Amino acid sequence: MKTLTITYYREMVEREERRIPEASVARLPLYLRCLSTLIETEVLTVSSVRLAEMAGVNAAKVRKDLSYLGSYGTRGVGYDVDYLRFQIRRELGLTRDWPVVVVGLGNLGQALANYGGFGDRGFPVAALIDADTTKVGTRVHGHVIRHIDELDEVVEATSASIGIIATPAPVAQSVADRMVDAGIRSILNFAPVVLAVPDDVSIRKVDLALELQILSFYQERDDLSTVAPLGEVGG
Amino acid sequence: MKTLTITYYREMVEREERRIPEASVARLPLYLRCLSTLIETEVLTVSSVRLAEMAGVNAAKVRKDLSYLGSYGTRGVGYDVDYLRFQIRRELGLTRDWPVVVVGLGNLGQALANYGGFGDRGFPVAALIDADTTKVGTRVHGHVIRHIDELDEVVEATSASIGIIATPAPVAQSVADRMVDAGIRSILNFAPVVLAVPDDVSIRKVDLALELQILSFYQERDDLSTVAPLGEVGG
DNA sequence: TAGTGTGAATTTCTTCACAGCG
DNA sequence: CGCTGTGAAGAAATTCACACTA
Repeated sequence: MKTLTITYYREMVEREERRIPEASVARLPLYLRCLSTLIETEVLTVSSVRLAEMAGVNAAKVRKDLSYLGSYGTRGVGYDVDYLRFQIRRELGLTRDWPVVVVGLGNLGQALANYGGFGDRGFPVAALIDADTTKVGTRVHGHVIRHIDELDEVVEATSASIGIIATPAPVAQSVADRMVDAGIRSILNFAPVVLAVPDDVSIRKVDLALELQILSFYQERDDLSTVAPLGEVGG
Repeated sequence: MKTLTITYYREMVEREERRIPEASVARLPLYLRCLSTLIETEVLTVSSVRLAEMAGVNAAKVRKDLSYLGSYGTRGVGYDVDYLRFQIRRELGLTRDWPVVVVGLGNLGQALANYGGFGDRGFPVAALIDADTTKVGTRVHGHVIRHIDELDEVVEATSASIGIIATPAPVAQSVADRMVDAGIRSILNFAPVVLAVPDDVSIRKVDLALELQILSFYQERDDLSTVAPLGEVGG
């Protein structure tokens, strides 16, 4: 009884009224990109059907997703591109910058550091970090590589809240642990390992081999049905 | 009437009986990696609970996922690590190699080409391709960079069926079109654009900015609830 | 007895379909 | 009239819970 009451109360308090489903959150950045494209082409207004085409999804999904943000469309017209873009940016927390710390400057880490696309989009590289003392002190894309033991100070000094792990797999967990200790609350993990972190830390992973293996599954399946074709069923 | 009959027939023929849900397919590579880890540590048998811990998912989910492959576990014991690994590899089509063509050798493309992890896991780099004539002819990780106009011959000669797009966004769609024309059926896209391809071509995308923006959403949300804390509800 | 395999319940996500508004 | 916003239906994914068995 008591538990039920408490649970219900918490649900109300923790703005459960405005909780955006995870699947929708994951699509907001996609819409955002489409809106930016529209702005470049000086389109002022967009319908859910058009936006859906651009994003490669269903129009009903677009409307449902956007409805979680509020009623920002105009019936009979569509959405004001500029205004909608602002609202999505606000919802995603993109009205401020989120400095990023990159740990691990092998091939991938260096590529990430050199890739300008982050800074533009509100994720400036705050620091580069490696454990290899021969790399520490050298520069990549204008940033001096710092040693992993300096992680705490670096995070503190730069107010970084997002960490990118681009290390070899065997050290990724220990890097994650250090990041969490240093106060990082969001991690983007490129190492092919499952990281264990506290509940209040968000993790997203990018795993290239995993993606290729998924492609392999569907490719193989299609190959098999092509080699032994079904022919016309209704023939 | 006729339509219903045909539909039902096709469902039976196209091994609809054994269709593995997309969400499960996407987790198989994860289990595979865990099994490989277990093999390295010479563990012979694993329970769904243990595997779930390693993969960071629910144990019931592991059992359900694996049950789609068949009944490869032993009640009261668990799964034979080696055998299960083989079955997953077979299901994913990993008993053969899938040569990969990388198009676009900027920072990211070069990092991918230099990353050894692909070849090991059954995805050898078959060819590197770029449009920049100053790059064509140079070598990256032992491979000579070929020109995009040679894509058809290269795909034919190497039997590549998977293409990786690591080009700037503006040319990604035209590269995808060329890949499809050349016979590529699976594409891993790193460019931040939504690609349009025929239904029989599989696409997976990796979008760094998008991942960071998703992290930003949850970070912001948590920041807000920390700044204005709720306090103990049951207090 | 420990742990799989799986129907059934539950939750989450997607899509439909249409009332209602500009 | 055209298009949004949204209940309701439907589909997919997850989780529960337990019969069953090596």
